[in-house]
Amino acid sequence: MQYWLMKTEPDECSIDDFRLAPSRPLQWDGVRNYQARNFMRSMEVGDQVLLYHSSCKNIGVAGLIRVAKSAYPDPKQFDDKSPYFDPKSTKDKPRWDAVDLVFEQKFEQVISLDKLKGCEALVENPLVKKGNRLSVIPFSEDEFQAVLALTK
DNA sequence: GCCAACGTTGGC
DNA sequence: GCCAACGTTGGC
Repeated sequence: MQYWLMKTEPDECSIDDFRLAPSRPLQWDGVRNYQARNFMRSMEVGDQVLLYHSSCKNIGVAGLIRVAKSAYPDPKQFDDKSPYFDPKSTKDKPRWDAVDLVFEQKFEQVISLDKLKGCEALVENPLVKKGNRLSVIPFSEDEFQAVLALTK
């Protein structure tokens, strides 16, 4: 079992999109950063994922989702109508991967970035470091549990 | 809307 | 391989 945090702009995909389709996994595509992609490739079914809302009114961790399907080639890289189209990607050698994620839990309140920054267990985590742009971040179990504890 | 920080691209 | 230019991320 591994733990992760994934960022999303809630206008694009929010915890409510997952909550409103409780048993239907959603495809997480469009990741176009190699480090984030490599983390996605190491995800396993059942891994727990903290869902972080960025660039919005209420920034922070909004809920919990779970890996329902491990990495497979992101279909959008082949779709020349998609903003995520990558002309350099081929079916033989796809560059980018997607995973499927499914709803687990929506927190009663978003765990604010201020709270996360104040959390001792997270001081070394890239999430709270200035200038961090990584959209898929591995969490240790301790870090994960520390975030869950902030919901109480 | 601003802008610092970062990753990627491409010329050399 | 270097590095300037550029585009994007993301908090404020």
